[in-house]
Amino acid sequence: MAEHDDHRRPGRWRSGAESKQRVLQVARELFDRNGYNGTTVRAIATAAAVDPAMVFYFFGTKQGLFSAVIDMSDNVPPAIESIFAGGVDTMGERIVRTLVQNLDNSDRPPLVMLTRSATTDPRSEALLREFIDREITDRLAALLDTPDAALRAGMVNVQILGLAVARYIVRIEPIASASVHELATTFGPLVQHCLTGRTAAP
Amino acid sequence: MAEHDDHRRPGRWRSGAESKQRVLQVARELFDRNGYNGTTVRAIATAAAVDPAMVFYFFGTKQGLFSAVIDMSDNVPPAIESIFAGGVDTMGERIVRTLVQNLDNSDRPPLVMLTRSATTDPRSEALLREFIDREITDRLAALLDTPDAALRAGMVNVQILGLAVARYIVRIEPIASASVHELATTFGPLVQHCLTGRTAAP
DNA sequence: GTCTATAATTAGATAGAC
DNA sequence: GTCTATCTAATTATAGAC
Repeated sequence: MAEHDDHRRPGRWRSGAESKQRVLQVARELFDRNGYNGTTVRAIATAAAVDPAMVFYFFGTKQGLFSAVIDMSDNVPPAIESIFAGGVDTMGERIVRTLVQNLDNSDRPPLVMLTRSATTDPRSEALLREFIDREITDRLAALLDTPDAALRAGMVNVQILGLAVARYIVRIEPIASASVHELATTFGPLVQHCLTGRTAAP
Repeated sequence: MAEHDDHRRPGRWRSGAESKQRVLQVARELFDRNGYNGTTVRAIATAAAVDPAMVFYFFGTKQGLFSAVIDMSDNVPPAIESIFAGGVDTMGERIVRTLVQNLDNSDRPPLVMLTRSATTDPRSEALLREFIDREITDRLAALLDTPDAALRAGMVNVQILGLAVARYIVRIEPIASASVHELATTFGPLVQHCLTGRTAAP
């Protein structure tokens, strides 16, 4: 027949790359809803209309799939950079606004997923801890050159984690339903105080 | 022999009630460390030096055991009461100190346990949300009679959850290794500011 | 009350045909 | 790349002896 070679359309997936994307998308949703241990490869495969064996073919192991799902390589950096872009004096509100805006708008934020999974999966816990240490604690500590910089960074981390858990995981009111503006005006100064305010002397 | 009837000592368990208590205690610890899905009945039984079948004999199902473990009807109230015992002006530090002290003595970690399980078990999530609403938000809002009382209570909840997650779940430094005193002096004023400080007007 | 034995189910992972 | 079939291991849970 004449169409024996028309399947080589450039720019279009010729093979299972499409299935792979479907698996990734479904996995993200299920991991987010049920955590790492609460999600089975089989459930992912079924929901993605793919054979379970394909998942292992694509990602090797369940952990490999999770890593691929959680990989926020080109998602978070811009947000982080925009936080560090301005001066320290207005950073408090910028942190809160950027954080909440990003988590509100993407419907399965890696940070929330990681936090969810960190409670049941040790690997996720380590992953989250390393991410926070590298992207927030270390950079903040470098920026503030006070002796208590590490403690101040820790206080900021508590604000970030508390906000994420309260708004997106446990969904406590009125934090869960507050607008970005409300959160920015209430928590902004609080975070700013963690960064540059006066702290108790030892 | 003469001791054929001395096993009927009043005031002492004559039977498996002791094992049952041991199972409960161990289960509390493991559920706390690994969450609901991450904890197996076998692991609990082994750690409690009891046969796995006994666990089912005592509690029927795994969920039954979990419910028995997280039933903190007469567990938390003393701590909560001691927080509300003093005046509002020193409540910030009292919240932090009581919280951290109680969670550090990991004998009774209901908040951390619930927070862990809340991510994978819907029942736990609802339980945690209701507990926080009832024991903290509502009582705080009643105590402060300002128009923004609910928001202030929410801010306090963020501090509590952030502190719990950072110190006990993700174990971020320097929060995880800080002493009770350090946390009380750094977060106490912060929480106090949430309670009685000046907030941004809408 | 306690244990052995085991049923019933489910998980992650692999081999190999097509 | 995709699927069938299967292995291995671990899980919750039950039946029944002692």
